[in-house]
Amino acid sequence: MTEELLSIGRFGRLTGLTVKALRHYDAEDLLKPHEVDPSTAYRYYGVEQVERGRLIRRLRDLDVPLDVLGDVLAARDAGDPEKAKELLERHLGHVEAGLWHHQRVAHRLRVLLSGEETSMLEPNAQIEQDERRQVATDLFNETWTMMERTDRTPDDDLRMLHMAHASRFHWGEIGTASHRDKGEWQVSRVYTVLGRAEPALFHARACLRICEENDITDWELAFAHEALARAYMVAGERQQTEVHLRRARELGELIADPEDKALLDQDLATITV
Amino acid sequence: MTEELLSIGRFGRLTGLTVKALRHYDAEDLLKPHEVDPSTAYRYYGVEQVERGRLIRRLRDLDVPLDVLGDVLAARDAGDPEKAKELLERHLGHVEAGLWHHQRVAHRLRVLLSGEETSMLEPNAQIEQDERRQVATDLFNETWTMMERTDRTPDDDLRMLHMAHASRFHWGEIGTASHRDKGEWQVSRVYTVLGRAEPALFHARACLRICEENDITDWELAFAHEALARAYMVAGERQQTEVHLRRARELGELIADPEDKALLDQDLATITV
DNA sequence: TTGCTCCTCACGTCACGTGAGGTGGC
DNA sequence: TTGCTCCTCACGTCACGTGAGGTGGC
Repeated sequence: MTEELLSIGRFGRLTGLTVKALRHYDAEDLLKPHEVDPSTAYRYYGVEQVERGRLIRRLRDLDVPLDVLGDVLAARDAGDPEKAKELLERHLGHVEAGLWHHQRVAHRLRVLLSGEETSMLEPNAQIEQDERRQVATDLFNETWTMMERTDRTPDDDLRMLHMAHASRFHWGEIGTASHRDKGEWQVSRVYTVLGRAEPALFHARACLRICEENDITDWELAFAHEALARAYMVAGERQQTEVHLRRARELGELIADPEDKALLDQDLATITV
Repeated sequence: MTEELLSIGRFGRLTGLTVKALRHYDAEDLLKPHEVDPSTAYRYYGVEQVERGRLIRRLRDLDVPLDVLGDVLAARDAGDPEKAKELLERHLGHVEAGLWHHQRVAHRLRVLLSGEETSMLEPNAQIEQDERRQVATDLFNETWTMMERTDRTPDDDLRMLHMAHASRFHWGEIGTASHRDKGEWQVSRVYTVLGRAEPALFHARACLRICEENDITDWELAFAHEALARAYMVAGERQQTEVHLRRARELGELIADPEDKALLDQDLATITV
């Protein structure tokens, strides 16, 4: 068949993979050399393996984990590109979850550093807080953490759902209209993540109503429309999705704080009509 | 002073930290228990330590690594909140780099899955490619990888800079106007990352010129204005930043592909006037 | 007395990178 | 003959989680 054999170094240069990585893939049975010299243990690769090596590199550049990558290659070898696509789509889901997470963290860090909350960095600033507020906040954050996970079981889904409602409840007991608004928004978001259009819409509407009844405007109002757009997206109602997406964008233009605007934009960017 | 002591479990519940985490922080000298029973080795925490525990939890929720967290707490204890802020600002830089990275990866995955390039997942589809094109692409991707790193030395910066130019050069030799456009765009972006307004502006303008001369519109034109806005931001020219930001947004509305639009939105969201 | 809490190791995670110490090939 | 390439271990990474095996406290 092929007779030209490549040393590991040359093969690495041709594929863009490091020697260490190639040895690792050999050990993991992802990409075995065509031949191994029994006396020197030198690895030799065939030129026809370059294609596979480059594909591995491209997929690794896309942060595809090695086990998934192995499955993708196996599906490809078995002549089943649909299976391969499906695996990569699932991977995309993980990447998007990471994206969300980073967006949230970056936003909270910017808010923290913008000054209003820096007091917590000063010694002895934080005394005992209202316990209930703490509970509501903890549940809110924990709900977000769960939303970012991609390995939830049905039980986890159920727990997350109740947790979001619980956070909203506790905020309702002690918080302001703004807190209730944020709570409804999160509850709606949870339902969109779970693919349940009806309750997602219900709470998005509740979110909007709270804004209207309390003269809440600025970014909170924009996010109410974002929630509606997202809920309609899940419901498959393109027209309404576009209506609220547009409304959210318009309101976005009026947002005073650029950080808040950036967060809205990033969220809106994940809504596809 | 304080006499009420808390077991590790109670302390964990009050702070939202797990028992395992608390033992880890003890070992790492981040948060030592107030007292350890010498006979049972049971850890006991003081109520006044709850505040510190909660602060640690909040910062961990923001993905602050333990070593940085230790430095932040030390700065706080030393009554130097400015130092603490500075450390967190540096951390924000890392988070933003991760954010960029995920955005790119998600976008490339979506493009891959949208169908046009899925052929690579089919067996034997990819034959030997044009070597030069490969080089240009590799350099382009490698430049992005370097931009995402936050631990670059001055030598790395220099290498990254030349690499971006080299990618642009090779694409100029073989690619289309669209390739040259993307090349100029990346070169401009590199200069903004390095904080060098003059060349950033130069190449952003080159980017726009290439679009105009070749009747390139849609998302590529929008990105040319994004580059200009970013370059003006680095130059500190608010007026011009806003002008091109607005122009990029207008053009964004006309983008056909929602994926491209989302990528633009995410990029624009990181430009602050 | 029964659980429940707490303890200390030891190992696993993910994809390699970094040596150390040694040998083959042009 | 000199570098350069290649080899195989062994260890480190990051922040804990997961047992195993055992003991203290209400």
